[in-house]
Amino acid sequence: MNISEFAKIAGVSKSAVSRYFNDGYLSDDKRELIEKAIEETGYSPSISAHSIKTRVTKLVGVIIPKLSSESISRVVEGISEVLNAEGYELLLVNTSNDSSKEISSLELFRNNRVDGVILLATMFSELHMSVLNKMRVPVVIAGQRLEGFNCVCHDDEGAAYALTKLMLDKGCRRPAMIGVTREDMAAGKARWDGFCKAVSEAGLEVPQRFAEVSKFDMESGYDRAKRILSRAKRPDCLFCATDTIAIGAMQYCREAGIRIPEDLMIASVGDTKSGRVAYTPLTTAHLHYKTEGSDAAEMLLLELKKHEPVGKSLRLDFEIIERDSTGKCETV
Amino acid sequence: MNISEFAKIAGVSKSAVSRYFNDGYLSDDKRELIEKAIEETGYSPSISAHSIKTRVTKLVGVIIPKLSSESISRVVEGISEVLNAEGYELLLVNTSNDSSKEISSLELFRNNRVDGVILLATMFSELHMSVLNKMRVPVVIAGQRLEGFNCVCHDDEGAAYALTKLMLDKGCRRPAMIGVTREDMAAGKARWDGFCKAVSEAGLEVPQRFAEVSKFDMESGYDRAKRILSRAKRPDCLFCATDTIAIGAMQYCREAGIRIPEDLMIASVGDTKSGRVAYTPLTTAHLHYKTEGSDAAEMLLLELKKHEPVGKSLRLDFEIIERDSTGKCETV
DNA sequence: CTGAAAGCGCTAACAA
DNA sequence: TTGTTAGCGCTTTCAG
Repeated sequence: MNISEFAKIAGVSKSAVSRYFNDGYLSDDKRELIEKAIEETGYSPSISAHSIKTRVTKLVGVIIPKLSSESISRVVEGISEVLNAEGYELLLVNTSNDSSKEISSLELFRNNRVDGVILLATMFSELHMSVLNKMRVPVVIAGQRLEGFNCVCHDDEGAAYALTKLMLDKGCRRPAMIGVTREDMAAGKARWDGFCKAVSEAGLEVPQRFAEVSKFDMESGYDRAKRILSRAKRPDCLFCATDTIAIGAMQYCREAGIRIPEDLMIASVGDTKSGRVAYTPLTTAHLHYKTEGSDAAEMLLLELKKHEPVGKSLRLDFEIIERDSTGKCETV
Repeated sequence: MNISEFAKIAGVSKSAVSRYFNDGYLSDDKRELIEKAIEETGYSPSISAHSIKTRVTKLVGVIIPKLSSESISRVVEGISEVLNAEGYELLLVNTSNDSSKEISSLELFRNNRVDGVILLATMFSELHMSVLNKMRVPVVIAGQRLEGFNCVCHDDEGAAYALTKLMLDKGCRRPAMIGVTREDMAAGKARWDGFCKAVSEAGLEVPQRFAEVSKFDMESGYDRAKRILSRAKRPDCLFCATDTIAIGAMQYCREAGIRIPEDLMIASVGDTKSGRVAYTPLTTAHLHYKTEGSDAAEMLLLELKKHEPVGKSLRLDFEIIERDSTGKCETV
């Protein structure tokens, strides 16, 4: 059923119907007539036809690297809550960590598919920059900082610093770290930087073999922990870039008979459910993922409404949560 | 830029451009001309305008009860993989367990917003049925069985039965269960049924106080476990409807000094990450969530292509995974 | 194989 | 306030 047909049924003109669904420049009688006809027919206007005229789709593209991640789910949850409240729907693209799909989605979104984009990126290449600069719809970047773009991110360096310092303050003297690739500026570089800062402030150094680069999964965490911990001279504390990596490392420790926190303290960033219920509950930095999502959405909304670039960068706080993996009381 | 403008730049007619992006009834020279012009201008046709004529949106609505759930993420991942490969995008709606939002999303999708819908439902009301019957686009229901609709679900009863039987076969004689509301036919009713079947086959009975209904979160699992376990006469095994509930229950046991599996065996359904790395690794039934998603997507694709209702119901298998929470060897 | 022209369902001047 | 009308960007006959 289209608007003409429906207008006929309702006994009003097309324009009246259009006005009913839009500005509402309408007398009460017509309004009633239309409402009654909607009840009967279940008519609802075609969004495509609407978009073609008004150029708004009421769709926001959300690009994520993967779905089955506690943190990412929370971010999307935050986005969805804010955007839905304003009548926007989410066009969700899961790139499965495939950078080229990230690019192609951005290109797809560039023109007319969506009103705006929220990009949960991991790494930025030249290509990213070039595509991002060509976008004709507003974009907000979440989880990473990128000069010149709207973004909301976490204090990754601060969290890593605080966690490392916490262990050093408890008397640890042989710190080790399992991080992720520095190409990821947030979970990678910033967390390495925070760790290094705490270590050098304590007047310590980290031997090459105490610094491993891992992937984002448990298995990789297990493997890197094995490399670091199976040698003669072991570290006395281990900072991991993510909870998942730390859980993998703890699995190794359990098998190898390394006691946590007695033989080795462990801390990491993320505050995931697994970390809370793990064999040894994990000391971690809680990042406000849901807030990341809702803030990003609000930023986008601002651009969408005011039509003036916001161009600001938001940095979210973190909270250190001490659990058994770093010892409950001051040791040594 | 629109098609006319672009056609002029390319030096061909509108129709040629249209054909290029569609059937491709086109000579090679024109094709080349158009390709070159695309390179230069980055032109891509408006999807809205396309939809208005062809009535296809290349969008599939995916309705989920919540996002931050390991199982649901995996389902959506499966959906996304299959659908993206066929050029469809996901319009994701998170209802936050709000049944009315489920209904309103279905209504939104009913007419023209999407080409098809995948519904990850939890409970079905009269209203659901009425809206579902009015849908004009194909619908697939995932995770639940609903007579007369395409669905793909799990063998919830079988999994619950197998898990319970496993514990009883190991000598347990006082079984207890923490389930969820029976209004949820899959995670609720079916799992209760499976549990009861195993229990009665063993010639046992379950006292009222050994059967608790919980919500879907850890806290609730903790609380229900406390109710069951803090009395004098305790059960010797506990079946939980979900891993999350079981984890909550294990937390209580840990605090209360109840040893698992020595004092109490625990098993549950889901095979989540937390269960694998928990204080006591959890015996569980692995459900093929990702397959659920991809199968649902393939079912939808079939309807979308053939335009003939599939109307079948798929039931997925499960796998029992024995871990420490039920003892590694045969006890008693 | 090609282009002109008539719509798809809707919105927004415009004149009433 | 209202209805008429000319498009929005695209597809798809139809006649060449």
